[in-house]
Amino acid sequence: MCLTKWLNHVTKDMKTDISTEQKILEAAKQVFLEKGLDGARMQDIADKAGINKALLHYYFRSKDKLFEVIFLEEARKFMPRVVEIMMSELDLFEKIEMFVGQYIGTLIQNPLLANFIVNEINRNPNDTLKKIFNNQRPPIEKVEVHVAKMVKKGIIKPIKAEQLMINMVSLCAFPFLARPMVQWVTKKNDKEFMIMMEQRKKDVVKFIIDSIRK
Amino acid sequence: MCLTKWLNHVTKDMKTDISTEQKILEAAKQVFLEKGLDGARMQDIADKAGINKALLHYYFRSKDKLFEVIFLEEARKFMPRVVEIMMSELDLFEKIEMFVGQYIGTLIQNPLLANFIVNEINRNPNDTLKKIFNNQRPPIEKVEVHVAKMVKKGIIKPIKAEQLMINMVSLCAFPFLARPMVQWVTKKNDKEFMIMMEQRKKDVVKFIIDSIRK
DNA sequence: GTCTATAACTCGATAGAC
DNA sequence: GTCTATCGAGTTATAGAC
Repeated sequence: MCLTKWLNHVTKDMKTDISTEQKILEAAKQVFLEKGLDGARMQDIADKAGINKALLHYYFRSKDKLFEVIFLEEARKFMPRVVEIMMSELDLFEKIEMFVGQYIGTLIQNPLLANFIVNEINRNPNDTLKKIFNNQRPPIEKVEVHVAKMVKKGIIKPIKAEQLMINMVSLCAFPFLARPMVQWVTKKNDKEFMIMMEQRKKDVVKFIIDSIRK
Repeated sequence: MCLTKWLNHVTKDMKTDISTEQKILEAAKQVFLEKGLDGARMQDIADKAGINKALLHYYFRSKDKLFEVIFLEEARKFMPRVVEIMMSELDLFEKIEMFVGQYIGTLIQNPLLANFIVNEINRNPNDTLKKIFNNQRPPIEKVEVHVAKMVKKGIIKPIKAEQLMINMVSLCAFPFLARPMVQWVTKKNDKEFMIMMEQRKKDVVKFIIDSIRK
């Protein structure tokens, strides 16, 4: 086989390969995010990717394996990023603003992500948490020290760092976790909900800082 | 059949009947709360109740029907109760305290309840919400008026009622929804987590009131 | 790599004896 | 009412042709 042909061959194979694998990953992401591991059907994923079930197994061996690939991809481009902000050396109020903005912003882009992650963590807590964070528990002691300093300086009221962190995450994540209920009670359609969430970035920051500032 | 025999017959039947039905309901509640509708197996429920699968169908016809009985029972003894507090005529700060206490208190008694309800609402939003609230949307206008008055009187800072309500529910529910993650990050075992939640009743009330009070 | 066909299995549901 | 046995639908996974 001459060089040109060989190059063509490789290029074509790589192209097809990547393309099919990407199609599967994209389809699987959608289906798993919407239905969860139990609710998802390999047939649905195959249909959405425009291929047949057998190919799914050719590329990813089993449903569980495919799920794990999708899950870790999604969880790791979300959780570690916001944790990093929390552990950063920013000024506390700036930190809160960045954290909330990043957290809610990501969920506006991908509203099903919160449920996806929470459900998998509940289904299989230890393995999942270790895998997401590469077996390294976030060092919340850093935040504790940071908050304690601010308390001592008299800038904020006494509060436990762990409590502050739980409150921050709660205020960001919950509206998406319980989105249908929130929309039903507030009579908001999808578009109105997203506008409210966009506004909520500022509202939550203000709510938190109003609460802790002296 | 003489009267005595008939009475014995009825009594015995009713006793057995109630007992078995109760055993099924109790077992189903545990399994559904832990695994959800998709994850639960009729076999698991039968085993836990100490009977066989066929009897489950004899009493409740189908898995879906059994699930609906359990779900509505659990959801209705939780959601309408806390909504009622929210809509009551109490003083705003008292209302917040009662709401948070009741909400977190219930979840301490039944930590899986929040996930159970949220998952079912996400699986089938409209039907579920209508059934839980008997087709009557909670009249949040009452809270809006109430909050607006307090703002006008200068007792609290300007805030939208819908925002305040979302924040209240978020702060109460989220730690239970994401319980394994909260425990992992804070290094708390089950007992310590519950103690933190008990303490949290007061912490959340303070956090909210500190934020909105002028 | 991709397909069709089908094996292997899980699980909800039913039939029928007692 | 309760049981054993089994059916039948639906799903994951594999075999084998192209």
